[in-house]
Amino acid sequence: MSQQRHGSTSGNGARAGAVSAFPDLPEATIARLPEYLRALHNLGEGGADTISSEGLAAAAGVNSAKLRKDLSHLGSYGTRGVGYDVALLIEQIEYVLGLDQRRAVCLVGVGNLGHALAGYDGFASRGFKIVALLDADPAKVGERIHGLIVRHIDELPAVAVEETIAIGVIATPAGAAQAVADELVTAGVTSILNFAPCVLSVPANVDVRKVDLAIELQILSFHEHRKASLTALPGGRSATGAGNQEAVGS
Amino acid sequence: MSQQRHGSTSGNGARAGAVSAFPDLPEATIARLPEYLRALHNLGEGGADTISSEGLAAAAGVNSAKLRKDLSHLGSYGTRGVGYDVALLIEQIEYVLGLDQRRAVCLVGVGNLGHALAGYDGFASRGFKIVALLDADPAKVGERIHGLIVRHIDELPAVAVEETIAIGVIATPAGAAQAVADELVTAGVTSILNFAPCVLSVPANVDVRKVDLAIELQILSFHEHRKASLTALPGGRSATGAGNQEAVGS
DNA sequence: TCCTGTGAAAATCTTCACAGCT
DNA sequence: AGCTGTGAAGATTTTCACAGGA
Repeated sequence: MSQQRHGSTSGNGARAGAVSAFPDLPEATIARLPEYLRALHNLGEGGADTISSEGLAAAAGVNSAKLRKDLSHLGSYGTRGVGYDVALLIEQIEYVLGLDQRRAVCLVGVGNLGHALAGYDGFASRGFKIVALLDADPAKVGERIHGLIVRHIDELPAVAVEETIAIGVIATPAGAAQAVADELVTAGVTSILNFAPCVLSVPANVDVRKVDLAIELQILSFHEHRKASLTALPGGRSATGAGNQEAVGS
Repeated sequence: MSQQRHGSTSGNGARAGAVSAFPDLPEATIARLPEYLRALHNLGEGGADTISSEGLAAAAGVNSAKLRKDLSHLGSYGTRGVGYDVALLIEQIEYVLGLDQRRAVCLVGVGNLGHALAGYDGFASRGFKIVALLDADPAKVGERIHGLIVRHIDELPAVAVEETIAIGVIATPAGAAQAVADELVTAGVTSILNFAPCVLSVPANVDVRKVDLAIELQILSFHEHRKASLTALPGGRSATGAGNQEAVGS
């Protein structure tokens, strides 16, 4: 939600002769494309060649009007009366998301959470490769985790030269996160995924996304609190349906 | 973002004599309250008694108008000319989020990620206590992780009786997630945090939030892709400022 | 007939700008 | 003078509902 993209995005759009006619997608749409992509992969593995907006929307957990509007921003890849070609749509979304090239990820902070992220299958299986693990703790440097040797954070510039780092992941304690972010920026990294519970300040051309696990619990806590206060009111609120899903993403 | 809250929220608001005059907060505001709370705790530890909207906004990474509007929904807890009383505001936000009561969390799936979540400090330090670890794999049952013994998923109903589970966390592979969700719902859990990359279907009175780590990377990948296509255009886009932060949350 | 693509309406969220309290 | 609280304007997102192609 909170998104302060300033500068950068400015000119482009319908600029004549723009190098790649890059679609100017709404942020909300971008955040949903990965979900559509996952649903499409599932459907494709299930043997479907085409899928209606209704069917894909159900698989992705959104309503069909939203899905059609989202996809319409990519261009017309559906066939009226039939639906979308699964393989073609996968290709289009992967192109837009830049997943046609494998992106190198560098993970800083090999503590509790970092350790788990280093071994998380979901990254590799969806086009991301963790190419370096870094930590400031000398006791951790040299440790082998899921096939990678942990290196000292001071080697970040060297790592950045060896590999073209597309994304830096920060899984350090909050106190260290800003310093790590600064080093990543200096090393030329322009996309950061921050798991530390703090606000990072970075130059305007750097994108930061934040995942704070405790915040997610607190939001659920609010809804628990609200529901508890509602059940004190008349009317048994059981209800049926597909449920209240809220996906994370800005 | 995608939020299909239906039913439940319906009547309340200004209803005369409602049991708890529960504030009808915008979803976007709720998602930011935890961030304000974290910033307030930091400021409080730093010795501040009061803080201006400008100062708190900076600490939370939002602009001050948004912050004031958000807080105004809670009521008037600021003093014009002075700012907000840090301790009072903490108390108010914690009350609204339902954090004045410690909430029990049950974690299902003690694999790579679940293991890390079980030991994540950020939960305990912010009012959540993991009271049970469950897994379907007999090889994992009995294992001791961060002071808790892993129990078999079939014991979920028993666990739910022993402890009042406020929130269930699913950290299983995608294939198992729906079955686990069904069991949580049957056991009476009405809030679920889902780390499995799949859509869950649950009754309308159950809230689900989803965190998909790969999706976060894919969104960053999009922005990398976009930036790469923009640098092919004229104009060195360095710029300065506080950066492009996008926090996760619906 | 079925289903996409899309204007237009509705809902939600953000930002502005200033009245009014301390 | 300084800072909150808030109407009103603006931007974004969602939903509706239907024209029109397959």
